[in-house]
Amino acid sequence: MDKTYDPGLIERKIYQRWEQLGCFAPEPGNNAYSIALPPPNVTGVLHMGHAFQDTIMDILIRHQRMKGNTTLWQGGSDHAGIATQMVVERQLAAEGISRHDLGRDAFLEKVWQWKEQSGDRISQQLRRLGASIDWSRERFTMDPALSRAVTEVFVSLYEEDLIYRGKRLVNWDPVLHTAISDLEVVSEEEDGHLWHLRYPLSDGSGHLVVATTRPETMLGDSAVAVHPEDPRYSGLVGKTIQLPLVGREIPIIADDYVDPEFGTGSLKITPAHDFNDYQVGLRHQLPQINILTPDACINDQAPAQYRGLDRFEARTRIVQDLDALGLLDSIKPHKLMVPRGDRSGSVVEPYLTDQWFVRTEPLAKPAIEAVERGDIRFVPENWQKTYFEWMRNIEDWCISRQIWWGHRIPAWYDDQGQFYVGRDEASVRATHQLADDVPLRQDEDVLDTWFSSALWPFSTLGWPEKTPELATFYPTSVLVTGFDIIFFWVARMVMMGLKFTGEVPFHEVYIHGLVRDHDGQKMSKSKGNVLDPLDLIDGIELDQLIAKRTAGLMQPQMAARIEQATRREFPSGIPAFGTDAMRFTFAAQATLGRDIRFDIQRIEGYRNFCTKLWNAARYVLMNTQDHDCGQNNEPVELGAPERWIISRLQETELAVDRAIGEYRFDYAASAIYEFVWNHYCDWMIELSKPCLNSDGVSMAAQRGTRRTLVRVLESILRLAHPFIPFITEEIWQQVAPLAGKTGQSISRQPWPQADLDKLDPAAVAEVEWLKQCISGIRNIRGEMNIPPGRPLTLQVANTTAQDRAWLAENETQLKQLARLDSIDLLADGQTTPAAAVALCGEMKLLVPMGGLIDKTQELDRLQREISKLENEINKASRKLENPNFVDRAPAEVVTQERERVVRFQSDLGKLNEQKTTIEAL
RNA sequence: AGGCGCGUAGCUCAGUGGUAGAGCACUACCUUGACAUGGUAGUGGUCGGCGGUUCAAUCCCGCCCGCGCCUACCA
Repeated sequence: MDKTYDPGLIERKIYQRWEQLGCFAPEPGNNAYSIALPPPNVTGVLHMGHAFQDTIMDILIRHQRMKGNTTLWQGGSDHAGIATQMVVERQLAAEGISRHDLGRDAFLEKVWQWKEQSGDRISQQLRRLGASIDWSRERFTMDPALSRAVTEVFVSLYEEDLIYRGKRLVNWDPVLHTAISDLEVVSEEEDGHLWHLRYPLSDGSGHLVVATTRPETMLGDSAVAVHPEDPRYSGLVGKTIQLPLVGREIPIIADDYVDPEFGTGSLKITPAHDFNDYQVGLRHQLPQINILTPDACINDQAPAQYRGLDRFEARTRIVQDLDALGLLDSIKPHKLMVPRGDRSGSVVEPYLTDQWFVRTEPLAKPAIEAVERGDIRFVPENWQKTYFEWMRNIEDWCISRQIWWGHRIPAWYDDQGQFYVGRDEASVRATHQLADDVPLRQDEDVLDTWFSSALWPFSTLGWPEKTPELATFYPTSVLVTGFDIIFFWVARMVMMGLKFTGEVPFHEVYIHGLVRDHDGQKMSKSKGNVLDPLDLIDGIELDQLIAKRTAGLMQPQMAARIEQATRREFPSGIPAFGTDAMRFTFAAQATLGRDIRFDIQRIEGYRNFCTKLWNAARYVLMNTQDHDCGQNNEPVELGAPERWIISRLQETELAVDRAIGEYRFDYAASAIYEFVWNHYCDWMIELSKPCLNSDGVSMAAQRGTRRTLVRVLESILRLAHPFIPFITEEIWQQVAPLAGKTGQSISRQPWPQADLDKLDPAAVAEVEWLKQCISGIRNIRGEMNIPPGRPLTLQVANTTAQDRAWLAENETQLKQLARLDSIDLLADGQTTPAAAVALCGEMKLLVPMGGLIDKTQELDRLQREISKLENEINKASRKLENPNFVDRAPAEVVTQERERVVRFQSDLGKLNEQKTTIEAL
């Protein structure tokens, strides 16, 4: 092995080999386990959220695969209707071409070309993460088979009256010229104004003042509403208003939707341009007057002077004109929620159009029940509240989009505007007995991308065909996703899965937190605080990082600030940490919280952990290659350290397995970290040195040590493989033969199973005793500033038979690890010299002061220990003096407390004795 | 407005009705043959505040303070 661990050198070649060997395809096994990858957007690039989420899925998948289950990680991507269309349109725009210049078919041709060239970028990036996706089964939502599933679902839902077409108010994106669903609208508070307008009564008896944040919509007003019980307006209901600028006569109506407390208590009603007014309009049979074009310009329904004006320009003009007429009462600053399209960023208009909708309520009911029944379990459980909250207040889902890229709606229109829904034109003609010469044209619109994504868990497995894959892998085992798309996706998959397969799409939903930057801020391009997972893996120079973060900003003036912040946070760029270090960091940070603050120091720590593992492996190989390690079952003798580390390994295996089962990847990561660093490296390797380097140790004992070093290391590699797949594979290739293992890849090796028979309390007690002795002596050395290299003489007093046996057994280890030149056993009653003392049970470990140790320093140290003990004794005694505690606390707690006092007092006595001796010097 | 969550060491975060933990940072010493991306030892916390329940509260309950997120509407 190379002297230094260099992840860049090993990772790519290992992944290629895994793929060549077909390590990720499901193999026959005990049980089926499957995960459907939440399909990344085909235009997407890998971000920290993906990296985190995919690490978790890969841990689960590799764990199950090693357990010998038939394991499938189904991958692929979605076609991202609007996003992809925008990408290609932007490319065309650079050539001065619009999609309309090309026409629909030629444009779609271009989109497919783009997809072939650039659409697999994210799949390539996923490989860098080590994601063990079965690429041979990669799917795309626009694949013919998946498109067929979409058609099938659409037609079935339509036939059951769960899809309908109608003129409804929808969220309209005037830049993209399409409807979008509620979930694609992002509302944020912005500064605006509240205009108070005077609306004259038709009978000339005065006016009503209405308040509005959008004065331009007055062109479409069809009533003014007041609260039915509002005494200020009781006489006015039934009268009419002469609508200014327009001249239309509109009624004053009473509706309890109006809040009398707000504004003036009278409200203009614009049914075609406001969701609430729309409802009011329906209740009162008001006309719906659409005054906007699809571009959100004023249309021909409005008076001539406003036609063609942009909505915001119209607003200014209308306010001016009203003011000129003396009808502007006041303007007040006002904060309001402004809805914007999540793709275009433009202000969304409520807009009256013909659209297709899914009737969600009948689908939501079984989806709610599935979670109530426990057929689907959320982890952490609390997220089911969010799910219920949304499902119980669900609105119909607008699924049509006025774009070209996507699944075209399978509906055909004749010249009379009558439409027919069917699987294709031929079947429509057949079903409805339409002759071949009746002209039919297909609906121009396509479906919301999420419509096809909602089918993902079963469409990728071949549905509607009854494939063996579907039978084996559906329902999938778990869905791993962020809480931000519970509504978008989780809820819709459950509805569709239940409806079309009769089964839930997954049994568990693991909801993870969102990766944020070091300050807890959401990572975003506009803030300039994004980290690219590949930059953490490969490293990046500061200048390049700044260039990346400041390129193509929507607000170029932010560049300077972003550069400054980047220079502050990464003064020398980002070093290459490698994939494994990043994955281990994600695992360690995968707690149940909602935010994951990504800290560069954390990944640095785990890179060091990988280095530690690397170096430990080098030590083991140096001491075992070309040595007898008992591969052929030659007789071995296992000492306490060997039996101790094997015992600890079983505990660790149990802990890691349980933690993964509970989705506590943080626990699993720390169990591995602790075992490798604090047990294996700090003690096992150190304790092996005296055995392997001393003369006079039996062959069987040395063989036992070597065999243990190798076998435990090999187990560590398998245990850690799901978390850090590359480094474990690289090392395993060398270590496996020494451990008598064969196989092409660690990824197909059996998962380490704890063997409870190998738990060894006696060995644990002995080694813990040994560690306590060594630590006690090291503590004296450290506190007394005795150079580490200086050998010490140790005297041991007050020993039990057990102590003496263990002293004899571990003399070499003790001497070497504590750097002792001799150990003198003092007989009972023999006077102890002035010495620094450490306690190990009843036994006293004494380092004679002779010239080495400063009297006051040692007295200080003793006093600190004594104070600590006295403090504990006080606390515990006070408890025990309280009759309520003794009577009412559980007996074992009381006993424990008594034992603590006894132990502390014994220690205290010894320390005080020592103090007296030293003071007397 | 409703819902959810958070506040524990300098930082990032675990945690439990009964002795407060980890990593990083910090201090001192150390280039000993796996590893200075390291070793050894050490410093550091009225667990946001106030009450309540309890023999016992960082943990359970209530209120308050501070912070965050989500959903839905106020023209």
